[in-house]
Amino acid sequence: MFHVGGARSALFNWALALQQPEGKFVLRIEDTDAARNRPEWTEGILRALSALGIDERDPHFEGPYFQSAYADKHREVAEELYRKGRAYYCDCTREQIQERRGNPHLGYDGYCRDRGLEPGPGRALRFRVPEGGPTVVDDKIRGRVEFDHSAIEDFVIARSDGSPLFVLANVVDDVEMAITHVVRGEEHLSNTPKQQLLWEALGQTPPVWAHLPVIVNEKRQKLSKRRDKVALEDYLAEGYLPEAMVNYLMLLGWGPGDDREIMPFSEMVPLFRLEDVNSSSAFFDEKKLRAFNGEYIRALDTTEFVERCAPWLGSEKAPWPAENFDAQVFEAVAPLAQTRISVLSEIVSYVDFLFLDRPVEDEKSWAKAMKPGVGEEMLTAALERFSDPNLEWRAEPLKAALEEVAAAQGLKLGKAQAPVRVAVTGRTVGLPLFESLELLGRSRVQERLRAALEKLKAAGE
RNA sequence: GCCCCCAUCGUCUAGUGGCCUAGGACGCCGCCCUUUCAAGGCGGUAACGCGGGUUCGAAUCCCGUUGGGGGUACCA
Repeated sequence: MFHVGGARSALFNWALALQQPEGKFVLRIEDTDAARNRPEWTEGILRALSALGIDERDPHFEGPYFQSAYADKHREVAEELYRKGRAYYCDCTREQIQERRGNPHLGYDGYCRDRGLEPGPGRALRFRVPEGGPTVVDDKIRGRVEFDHSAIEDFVIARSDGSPLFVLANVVDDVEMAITHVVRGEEHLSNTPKQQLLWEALGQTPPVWAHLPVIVNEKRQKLSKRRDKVALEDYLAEGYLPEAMVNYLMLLGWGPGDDREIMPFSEMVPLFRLEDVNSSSAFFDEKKLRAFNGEYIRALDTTEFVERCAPWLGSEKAPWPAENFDAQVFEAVAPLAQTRISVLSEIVSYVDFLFLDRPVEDEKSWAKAMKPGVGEEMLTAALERFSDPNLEWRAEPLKAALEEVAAAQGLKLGKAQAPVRVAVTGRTVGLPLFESLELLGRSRVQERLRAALEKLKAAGE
């Protein structure tokens, strides 16, 4: 599962990397907590990134790296910090700390800071936060953020089993990989002074920091997979075009500076600046995403549109038997469908009547269109008129024919077409009727009109 | 509890001391087009949370407050 929030962060990083010829987007899997990582998940990440246009074969891409592979270096650095007196061993247990502090919110109190404990079993390594301060984090998005040292406890950098924690491992890897910019979610902002102190303790210049606003749900809470639809894959599976999603995500917290919204990623890249990213959280609005997606669908050329619909037309997902599907028929209606759907998965309900033996029977549509008496009269008259062997089976003559029938009933075409549409397609909503009739063919239309009439008669008894 | 961040129409945003009693888009409402539904065209509705201050002048700077979010683990 690839979170849309991560997708947004990745895109911002990718835009930055593309701005320089030597710019690199570094993918590092931070897997020091083995229980939370699986190799298959990496493949999923790469696939999702690829869907966004972040291709691991691109020269601007580096990785994937696995943090666990650099464990020796992490330990080495931990030892170095200890030797230099920048870290010390601590044997406090969580329970002891809480007991001393009398409040679970209050963290470590510095108890072991000057006890001079030697390394040994059951002892974690803590970073010795320097006196003085404050530590100033210059964030590209938020500006200058100060953290008083009194609020930064001597934090653990290596567990009692010797394995280093993220807070240290991340810094060591960033130093080794010569990372210049750290662009990540704002949940890391509070960790940043700790990491900056580590950078400095290692004698290195910290990177450019940029903490992106969180993406929130309608309650303005951070998007969470437990309560929200967060998986990029789910959106793509539903028929959101990757390029629409990319466009939409890029504008969550950033804008090009003018009023344009629909624009390709390639045009955004030269305009993108971290300084222009908003610091406030942004709501992931699926309605607006749909509107973007609709724009992108309509902008496809017909051939491309047909190709993009293919996954929904195949035998696995489609409600009709495979042998019923006629690619030529679909191509004929594709342009008509293209302006009517906002998400590719919707294509099925617009064209299913063409490939099913029997149209679906949408109850609401039937109730709406088949008014007592009128529906039956219309269908009877239409069936009769459509049975005329001299009637040319093309949209234009069919329209004219139905107009005649309507006029004879004292109706406008708008009212008259509803019963016919529902009889033939199963729904009140759909593609232009006469083109549909043309493609279905005379005998199938007649058959469906008859079936609908029978259904109405049966219901009337 | 403590620490940190954030606050322009319902939503995403433009705005960075005067051109803004605030622009665009989505949504919503209406009209046109019209074979349904769409698409398209035109119009409408709708915001600077609140209170101080600085200034000739503040959405824009400062302070407070209210509300929202993140962090607070020998998680990442």
